Amino acid sequence: MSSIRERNKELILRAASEEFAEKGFAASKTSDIADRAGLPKPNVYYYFKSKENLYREVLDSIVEPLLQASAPFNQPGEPADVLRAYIRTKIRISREHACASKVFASEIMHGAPHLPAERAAQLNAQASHNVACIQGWIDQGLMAAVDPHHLMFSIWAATQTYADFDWQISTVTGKTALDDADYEAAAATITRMVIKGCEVKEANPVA
Amino acid sequence: MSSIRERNKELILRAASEEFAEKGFAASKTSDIADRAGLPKPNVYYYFKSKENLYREVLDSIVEPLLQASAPFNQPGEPADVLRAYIRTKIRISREHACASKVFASEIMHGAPHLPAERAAQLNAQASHNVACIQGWIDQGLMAAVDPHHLMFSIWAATQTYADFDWQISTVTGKTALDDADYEAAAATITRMVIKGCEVKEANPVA
DNA sequence: GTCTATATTCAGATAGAC
DNA sequence: GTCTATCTGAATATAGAC
Repeated sequence: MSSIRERNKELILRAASEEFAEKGFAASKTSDIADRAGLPKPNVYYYFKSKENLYREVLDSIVEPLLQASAPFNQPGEPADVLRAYIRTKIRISREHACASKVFASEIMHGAPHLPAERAAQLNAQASHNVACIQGWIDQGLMAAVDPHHLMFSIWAATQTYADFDWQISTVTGKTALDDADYEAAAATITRMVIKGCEVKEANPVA
Repeated sequence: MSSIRERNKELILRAASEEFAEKGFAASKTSDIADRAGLPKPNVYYYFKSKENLYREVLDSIVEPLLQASAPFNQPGEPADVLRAYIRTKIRISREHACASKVFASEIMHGAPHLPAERAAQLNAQASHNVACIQGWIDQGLMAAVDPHHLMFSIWAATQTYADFDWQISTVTGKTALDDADYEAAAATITRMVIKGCEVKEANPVA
């Protein structure tokens, strides 16, 4: 039975996500990760072989969710519905996977030195697809002729900022943590700017 | 004469900005900073006393520009003009101070452990002022009733993303560096989403 | 499978010659 | 003011007892 093994690996992974998110890769100590997981330090090496290996597993844990966030772009749908769903999903990910999300952001910010080329290629291919999709809508006259790359960069930035810069968000709003209503308001604000700002046509006008 | 001193300090500061931006504080080595500056390592300690001190100076070099970016909010003006100027200035800063900007982002992302409380307070006060300003416009019916905090978070995120996540931007666009036209397109896209998306009234409709 | 005690590496910092 | 040579501490990683 490997239930102890699985349980311990899970404990360490969770602790590592939190530690790497708070301090960054280089500033994190494996001893602190072990302490946080409530396990002795050698266990970290026993299960993950090295600090860098452990980091890569944390990093990898966010790639799949990030790719799945683009699901709305992979099935036919109204532009407005696709964009709304995309924004909501991105915000949900930045909330549910806050730590891994931050680790990913830090990794990208420093040039993605640990992100496997294959992973980078997958994410890039999906991004290109999304851009092409938006360009298609523009060509069909379904939305204003904005630059699809910059639109996507803005959506990424605005949705990820809640995980990446939570300290700033907390400081400015004066809240220690955002609640459901706050995330709802964030999604509504971003959605509004995208839909109205880019004049995305609605088949069944609601808003 | 201290011209040598000033020159060396400047060389080290520039090298440190680049190094910290690329690798982050913990992963940066003072020996690499010295090499990049073309000076021997002890000079770094001679002029800056410690690695952390040097880091703080780099961090501090971006705070003043960031505060000045809010200048449009500190003088009376049409909401649309203020927002347009603000977005352009934020983008300009993220371009002109790309390294320090990234160092600042990384610092904030990890909970601002090195940012002096006084600096944090200054930035926070300015942010609160901007939010109040936007709320005032909403109350006067000059723009739609969006959440001013979330609007500001989106503007921050969208404008800073060009410095912070330049690797991603380069990878997705396939360009090694963005040119004037790219930054112009970025500013136009973000401005459009803010002005149109939030239905900001124009005294002299142009767009 | 668990953990103490230790080896090894490496980077921050400095003493002291020039 | 400049830089070689070195100290020191800390963190990754492991050997080996239990």
